[in-house]
Amino acid sequence: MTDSGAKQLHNRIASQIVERVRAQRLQAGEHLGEQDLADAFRVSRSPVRVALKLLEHMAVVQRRPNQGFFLKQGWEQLQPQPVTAGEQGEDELYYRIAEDHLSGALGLRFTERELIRRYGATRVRLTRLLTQMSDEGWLERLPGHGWEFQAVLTSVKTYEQSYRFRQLIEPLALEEPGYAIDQAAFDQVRREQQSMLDGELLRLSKAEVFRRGANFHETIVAASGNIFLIEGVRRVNRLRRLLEYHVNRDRSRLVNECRDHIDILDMIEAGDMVEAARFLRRHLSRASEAKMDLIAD
Amino acid sequence: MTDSGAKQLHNRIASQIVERVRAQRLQAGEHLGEQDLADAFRVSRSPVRVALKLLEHMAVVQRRPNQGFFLKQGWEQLQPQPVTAGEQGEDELYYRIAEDHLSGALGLRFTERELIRRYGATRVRLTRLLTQMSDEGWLERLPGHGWEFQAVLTSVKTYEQSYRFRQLIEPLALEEPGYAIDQAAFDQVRREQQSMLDGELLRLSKAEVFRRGANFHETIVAASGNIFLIEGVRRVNRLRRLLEYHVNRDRSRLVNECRDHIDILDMIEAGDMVEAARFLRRHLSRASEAKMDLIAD
DNA sequence: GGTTGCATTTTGTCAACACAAGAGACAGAA
DNA sequence: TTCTGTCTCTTGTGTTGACAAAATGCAACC
Repeated sequence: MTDSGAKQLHNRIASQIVERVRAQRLQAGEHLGEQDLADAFRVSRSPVRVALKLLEHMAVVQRRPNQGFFLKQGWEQLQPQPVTAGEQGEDELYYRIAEDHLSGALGLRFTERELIRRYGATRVRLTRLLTQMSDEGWLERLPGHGWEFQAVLTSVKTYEQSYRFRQLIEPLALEEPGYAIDQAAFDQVRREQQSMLDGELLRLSKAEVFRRGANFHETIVAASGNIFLIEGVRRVNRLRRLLEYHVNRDRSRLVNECRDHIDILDMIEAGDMVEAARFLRRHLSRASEAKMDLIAD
Repeated sequence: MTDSGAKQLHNRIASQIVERVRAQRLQAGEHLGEQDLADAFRVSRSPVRVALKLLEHMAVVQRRPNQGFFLKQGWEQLQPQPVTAGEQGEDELYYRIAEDHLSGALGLRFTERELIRRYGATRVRLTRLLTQMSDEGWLERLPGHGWEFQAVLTSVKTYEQSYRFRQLIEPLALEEPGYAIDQAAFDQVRREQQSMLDGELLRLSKAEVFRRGANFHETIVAASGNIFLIEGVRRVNRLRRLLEYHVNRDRSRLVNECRDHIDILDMIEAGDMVEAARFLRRHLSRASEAKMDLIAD
């Protein structure tokens, strides 16, 4: 199965090159060294070379014989690239399987063969996905043949617990000694939240709204520097994304959440961690109650 | 590659049958229904049947034509089975790879092919292991070919963070509302710890000592009922097992740890959760300091 | 009716091969 | 030198067929 594009390595690299040019604010005419790029993206020169040829075709770079590629357009003329980089490693099929389980289309037990037939996926890809899912705890390999969904995804209890967990963990992260802000990341998060307040909220897809919310929480926890705290929050969010996929949230409530988020950013950047932690606790508990109402329907 | 035994499904089932007979205290002469067992172990009748034939060979059960298998020995005459059940799903190769990385035998970057050649492992098995490892965060798939170890396993920082994480999480778990003891599990843990105090400590393998320690912590957290807390602790312990594999601990210190553990069990069972949480914090902080000294060498 | 005994179907793993594509080596131009 | 251009070697994935073993269906028996 030849993938449409996003999954081809050189396509991803091409996007990354553009992104890099923008990040480094490179002017038209500057030289793009193959080995430089290869090192930056941790690949060999081969895929970089293909990517550059691609960009030449798009008139972004120009080739000079025996001198390599040079920027034809300055960084300001380049389109920001869609977030393929963040999406990287996430498989669409992952969500499709979860979806089909939640909607009842996929029974409690199933065999790999069944999935291969149903989704037309290949064995290796499935093996990877399934082990990942079982590692995340919502799928289990049976001793003999087949797999079985755990009750995790469907039970309200899990949902409550996920909020409880965040309520315990996240404020603690804020109060960790050595808490150090990554200003660039914080600025990015602030922009994302503010733009939603400014009306973009209604235009964005459910998935994007969720991503931004999760990103906020992951970023403020990440500043604690403790990899286990970060991983814990990430893990919960991945599961939460599946759980909330079917819940249609009241968008006006979301406005309040965004305000909370920005307030919390303010407190953290002002260095008032105790207050930020307290506020975060309240924020999470309010959010939790709101969601429980929705699920109770 | 025909495995020696532990990995064959029917062998595992045979062990599980014995375990079940002991757990249910079945007398000699009792009937063992195939479907019953199959349901209990979530497999079909086929492997159960093979397992029973195996047990017949070992004179544990007796077959009566057209009536199935009957216990020949009462539960008290049966040997407790080695913990193949707990070991289930863990791959020896997993630890071997970690070991080889820590000892420097395996470079920072490597290809799957390299591992196949080096360990004589099969592709599927490796794929599963590698995705698991990358899920656990200490290995990363490169965009092109190959894999790369993260700095997680080697850095002292990770080690500190793992203790910090436990110090935050575990006491909180004890104070969760709805904390409910699984008495059987607690009794088991208590036996494990007490027997080490009674001198068994010197005879046990490093791996078993670690397992018991980890089991203690996971069990008391498990009683909180929150799956995210439990998973968090489990995850840290898996990593910690790798990190501590190379540290030779002072066994006399371990005696103190065992005493602490038993004290904590006492407090919890007495319902004094606040005191238990406080003591647990101190316990973890002491243990952390002790280990840091060792690593500093 | 429910269970065993047996036969049949299905599944998952492994080995082998083909192929696209990434990694690495080397000569030659700047 | 240092980097490009080109070439070869290696890697990873997809596919197929074989085989052991797990799942399943059915007749026979208690």
